[in-house]
Amino acid sequence: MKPSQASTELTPKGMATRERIVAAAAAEIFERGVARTSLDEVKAAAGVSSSQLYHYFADKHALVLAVIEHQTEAIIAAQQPLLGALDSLPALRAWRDLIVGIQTRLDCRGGCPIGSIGSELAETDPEARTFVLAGLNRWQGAIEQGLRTMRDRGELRAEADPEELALALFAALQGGFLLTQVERDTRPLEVALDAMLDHIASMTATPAA
Amino acid sequence: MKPSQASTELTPKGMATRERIVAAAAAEIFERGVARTSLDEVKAAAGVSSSQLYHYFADKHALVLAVIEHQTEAIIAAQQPLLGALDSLPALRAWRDLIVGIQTRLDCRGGCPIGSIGSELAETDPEARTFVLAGLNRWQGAIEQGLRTMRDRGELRAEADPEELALALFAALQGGFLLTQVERDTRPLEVALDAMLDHIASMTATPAA
DNA sequence: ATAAATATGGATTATCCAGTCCAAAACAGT
DNA sequence: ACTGTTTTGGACTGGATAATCCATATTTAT
Repeated sequence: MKPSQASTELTPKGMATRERIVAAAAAEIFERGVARTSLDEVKAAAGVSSSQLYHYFADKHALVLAVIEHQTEAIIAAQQPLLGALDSLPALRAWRDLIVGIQTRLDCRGGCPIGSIGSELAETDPEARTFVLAGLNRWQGAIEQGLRTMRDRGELRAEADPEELALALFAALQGGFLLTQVERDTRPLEVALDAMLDHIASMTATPAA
Repeated sequence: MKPSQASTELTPKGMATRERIVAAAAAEIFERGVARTSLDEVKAAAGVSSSQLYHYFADKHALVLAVIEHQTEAIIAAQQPLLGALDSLPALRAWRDLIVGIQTRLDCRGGCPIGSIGSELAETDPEARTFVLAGLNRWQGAIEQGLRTMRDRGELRAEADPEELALALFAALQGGFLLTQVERDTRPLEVALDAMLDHIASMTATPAA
């Protein structure tokens, strides 16, 4: 009766249908944005009817929230196992290459799957803003965790603040996504990440450069 | 007869009306995005009728292009005279403070006036993407110009690439805008810019740090 | 097997909104 | 003043689309 809940009161079949809807909506939103994604398109892509869509989601807004969560999980999963152990300069460089590779494969399209949604909805949908923030924080937190490990190990100087460095690196990532999307070239992403990684490298105990 | 042209064949009165429409649309788009901005709202805010709007713009798309140009000019103008002479570390730091101050005054709302539009339209409106790219490049070019002057003066080491540094700094700026908008806190913008400025400072001939 | 809950089909509605149309008014040049 | 151009008013249309509704099928539990 309460369709907004995610897991309970759903048979396996129902859960599968729900997932199909979310996945279809996520794909559509990724390449067209929230406002330009019509529920008719989502229904067609997922192969469901109106009543199914509204059985699992109260309205478009609720579906968008589910999409944000879905994309957050997808991002975290796509970057494992690297993202779980960003605790050395080589690991950070490898992670950089992974992200650049993904964007290359996407032809620089779409930008950040949740950042784009955040940008579109931040001023008009407070709840969506909160969900995007939670997703971004999980991502950023993984980076911070790695840097913290580096510092605890003595690879980063004691004065280096893992939280600040992670935030700065993450901002460079997001800006790189945007510029890469608008320019249709991965270079902004590469240059931004490299610059921030160099900055982090300069704070290592035994500077490589 | 050709309403897409900007300046010619318009009486002063006509130009004023056109500007009123663009300004109203720009304000609305800044805080709601393109798709969520209805032309009815624009008409009401500008105090014009349908025939006026369509007299000066072929369609919504054409109006959006004019808004992108308008916002580009506004950004450049708002950052003068600092933006025109970013040729020293103190100047760069002052510029950082100016931008952070602007976002503070805006309560962290809206993000980058053209970057947000780019994010929303990059995949669905190629022409808008091009216009946004042109605007971003003008902005980024001003930064690059300052860094180039620094290098020519010997304040930056010869190996430092002004174009790369400007691109990296600009990406940090855009990412900072986005995170600041989603978090409703200027800290991401501050941290991202400071980190990139520190990185630039580390490439000066006589390192201050 | 039967009843209750869950899942699905698809037509329908009510609203919003981009864009059109037919004028009329204001203005410019002569 | 006269004529053509520019500017303006505002009703109207066609289409898209989020959301509703009622009926039917399928599954689950006892």
